[in-house]
Amino acid sequence: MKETIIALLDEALANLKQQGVLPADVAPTIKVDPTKDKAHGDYATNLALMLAKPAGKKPRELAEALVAALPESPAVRSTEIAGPGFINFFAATDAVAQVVNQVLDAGDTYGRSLIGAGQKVQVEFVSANPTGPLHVGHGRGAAIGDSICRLLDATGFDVTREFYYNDAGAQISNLALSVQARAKGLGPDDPSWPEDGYRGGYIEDVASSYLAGETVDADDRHVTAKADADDLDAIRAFAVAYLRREQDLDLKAFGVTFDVYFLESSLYDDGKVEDTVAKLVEGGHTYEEDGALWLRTTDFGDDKDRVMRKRDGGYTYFLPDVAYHLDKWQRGFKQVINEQGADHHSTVTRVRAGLQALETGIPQGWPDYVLHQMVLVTRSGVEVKLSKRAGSYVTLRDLIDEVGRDATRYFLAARRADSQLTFDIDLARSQSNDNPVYYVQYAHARVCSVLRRAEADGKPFDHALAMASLALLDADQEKALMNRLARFPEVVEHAAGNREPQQVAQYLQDLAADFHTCYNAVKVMVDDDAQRNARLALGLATRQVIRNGLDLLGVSAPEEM
RNA sequence: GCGCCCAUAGCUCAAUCGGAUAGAGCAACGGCCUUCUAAGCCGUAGGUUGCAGGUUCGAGUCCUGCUGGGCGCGCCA
Repeated sequence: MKETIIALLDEALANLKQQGVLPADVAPTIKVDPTKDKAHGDYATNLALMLAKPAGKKPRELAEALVAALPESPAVRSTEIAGPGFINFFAATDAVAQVVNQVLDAGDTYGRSLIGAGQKVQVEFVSANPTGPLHVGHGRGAAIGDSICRLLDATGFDVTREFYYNDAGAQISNLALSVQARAKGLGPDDPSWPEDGYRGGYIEDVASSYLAGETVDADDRHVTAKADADDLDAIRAFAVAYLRREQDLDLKAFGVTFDVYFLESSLYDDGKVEDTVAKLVEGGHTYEEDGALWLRTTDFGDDKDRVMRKRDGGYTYFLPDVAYHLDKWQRGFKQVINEQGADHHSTVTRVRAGLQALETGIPQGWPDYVLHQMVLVTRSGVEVKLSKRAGSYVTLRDLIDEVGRDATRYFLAARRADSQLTFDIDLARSQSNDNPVYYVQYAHARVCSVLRRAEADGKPFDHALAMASLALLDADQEKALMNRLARFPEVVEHAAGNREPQQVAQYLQDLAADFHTCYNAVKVMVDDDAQRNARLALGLATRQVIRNGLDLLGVSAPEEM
């Protein structure tokens, strides 16, 4: 429908240019939007407003000329000029109703597009180090990152999901020491407990599992415990695998998977860290001071220079980060999106500066970042900090166990990443109309229920009759619902382009509202076969779009509540 | 002090590339179940979009300056 109107306007423009009303060199991008107010018709364009200046005409005058130059079309019932010079389009009912046909025809692919043209894009998210269970912040990253991947996939990109972690640094040594201490029967309050050791109760689980000689299978590694409390290397390897497996289980319970697990240690093993240092030194962007090697990141927009190699000869985390991103670039990812917590935002400038200093033709703003703000969890209006198992924070597992996967994902993905999020456990687990995820799921279940009724009444859906009867869908509520269905592909495209999954959630709320309104206003199971089947078709189309939309958020679409 | 992010109804949040009278849900009030799931619908009320300027046909949206909040400012990650 929208495309039809754009095409009509395009012709009108050409006509006016030919008549000399418009200069031949104007080539505006024609913007047609669904209206917010149905008094303004179904679609509207601001074209006359945009062209008023180059044409040297008053907007309303130009709008009249445009309307006069508009070719006839069966899809458009009428047009009007309104406000400062908007042109409103009232669509013919059967033209609007064609969307039902389109949705049913496309099925699971309705809303998908080929905009990405198969371009490779990599999304790095979660990237938690294996030193403990995933917490709510990781959950937000997982929900947003995974949904972005689904959106990119739906818009035709070739998506690689990547998880980066450190399995060899100081944090991991600390982990190994903590497990070892537990294996030797020490507790966090013992005087000989390692300084800055991990105090959480899960360390004890790792230790007992190690001592029992268990085997753990994570997605990317398999280790059998040596059960020797003196072998720190064996403990380290086991602990990393153990916690990786825990994280995998958390992510699996959350419906999130990865294609690549990338180890920071591999950057050292493959000489990529050294290569990066060499390149930076060669480029003349480094200097030595106080026994350390510095990168002049201030040449590339950073507010102070950064140490690359410490006085003790080790590298700061910043260097492998640069090496890692160089590796991403060399793997051919022209588009990379890093989803991280905003508490790490200082790395953005730093990593980009490091990449610029390499002078390998990496664009200035590469890679993209999506940073999510902190998550505060409340129960009964009070902030929740303690967890039985971890002793220090709310784990993702706790949350999924308590409120369920669907509500957890929905809550974490339904708000803009850059707004601070309060996760209200009471609200998320309430099985009531307070809870937005149920509102959407209920709409889906309701359609299913009507279809079950149709079957039970011996009046199953007749596709051919329905398609021939779509013009009967002429109630205001039905038109509103169909116009909403027609917007879905655009919503997906926009949400993908802006990396904003919450737009899908918002759309689903609106769609569900339109459906519920329709459901209450228009009875589906009427005696008239044509009428009934047209309405069943609209229900089926709605169900399909809800399903497709929820899938983009990783939320299930239940057949009954 | 410096940098990044945020500020929209009592509460939680939307608002497509800058478009018309800023929208939902919750909470409040009044209606709707002998009819397909009332986890629903209809209606009422609720706003100087933090403040002050600027840009233009038009600003919640862009620019400048304030105020308030979050995060960061390590030879930690």
